[in-house]
Amino acid sequence: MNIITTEQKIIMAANKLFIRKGYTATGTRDIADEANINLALINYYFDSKENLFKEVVQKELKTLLNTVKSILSDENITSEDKIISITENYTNLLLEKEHLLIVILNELSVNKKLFANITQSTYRIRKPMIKKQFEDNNSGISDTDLVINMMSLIVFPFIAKSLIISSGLINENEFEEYVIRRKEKILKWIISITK
Amino acid sequence: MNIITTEQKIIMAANKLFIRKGYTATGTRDIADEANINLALINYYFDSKENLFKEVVQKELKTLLNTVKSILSDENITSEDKIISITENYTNLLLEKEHLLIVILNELSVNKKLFANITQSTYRIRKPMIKKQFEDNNSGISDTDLVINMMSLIVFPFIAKSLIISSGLINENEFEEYVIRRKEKILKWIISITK
DNA sequence: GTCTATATTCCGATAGAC
DNA sequence: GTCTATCGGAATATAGAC
Repeated sequence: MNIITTEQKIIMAANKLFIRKGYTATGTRDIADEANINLALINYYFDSKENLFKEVVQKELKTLLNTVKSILSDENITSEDKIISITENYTNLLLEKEHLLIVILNELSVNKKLFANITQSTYRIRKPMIKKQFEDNNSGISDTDLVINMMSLIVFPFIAKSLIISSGLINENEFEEYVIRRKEKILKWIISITK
Repeated sequence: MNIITTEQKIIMAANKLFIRKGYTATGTRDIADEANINLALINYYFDSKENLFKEVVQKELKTLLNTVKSILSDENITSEDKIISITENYTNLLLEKEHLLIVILNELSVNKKLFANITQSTYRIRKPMIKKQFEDNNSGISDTDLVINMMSLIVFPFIAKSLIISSGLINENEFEEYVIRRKEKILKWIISITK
């Protein structure tokens, strides 16, 4: 049996719309329509639109950060494979949910109070654990720089997609191919700045 | 004499609030209060909130893109100096206007119709013109990759500031120092991935 | 739990006096 | 050009019947 509860319907619809249009631009009526449920049920289950948004974002944010966290802290994976794995994970995720990161980051920077409870120690990356596995151990780069640079190179094209396209650097229909081909290049680039 | 017209007051207030909170979260009453003018004057001078937003963003976007464009296309600057100059410009700009890019990018991805007239050919970067000035001319990297990577490394920490801080990679009060020290590193990194 | 109907607030925009 | 007052609609949220 495959029963989807009303609560789940709301979460799924809210997730889709919040990620596509952001918090303020998404109305409770939009969510109710998308979920095919009665408007009043949103408040019945989640008390408020703000609370619903928190639940949605909290879950997505957890996934995003735990992906990096778990891969980085696994001592049985080589540094190269860590880079490959994270690149693969994020590229695929953002190809599916293009607006996910930009909406979350925007809401985080613009509406900080919404996230007072969300940004907790749960998400802390205690020790990046990546550089030390490289053969050339005493490279000039720090773990922090390494992680930030890797994430920059992976994530930026998605965040700036609209500008990249309108500036003529990449055509809209070539974008997907570009970020896919980019995956192997990123590994190469990261390795070269580490040496 | 230093007369600030009502029109200018509105533009300044709108710029500040739109960039800080985004389009939908900023109300016309907020703008009127911030500008210390009467609510009705916004429509008197700018017809609509949407039109006011367009004027504000169009100007900021032009600055952002023309900065890269003009530096890249100047044949009298070496590639290294181009990187230094763009890094310097963007880091300083984003230190002043932290939310500028994230708000524009979010609105671009979420509210595309607002930008139908804004993203024109004015912003096209016809030819990046950067790699060819490097000594090692036949490196594996394309001009497009080079520009995108440079912008990634410069801009990402600002866009993802909230996440970087809450993940514990950098402390909030160390952030400014970090991005300033990062400027020299970026040049080094870009050069190393180009060779 | 789910519905209809409505309360309440907020927003962008405008009419009309000065 | 600037003001007050208000329109018309959309938004979140809730009361109360079923």
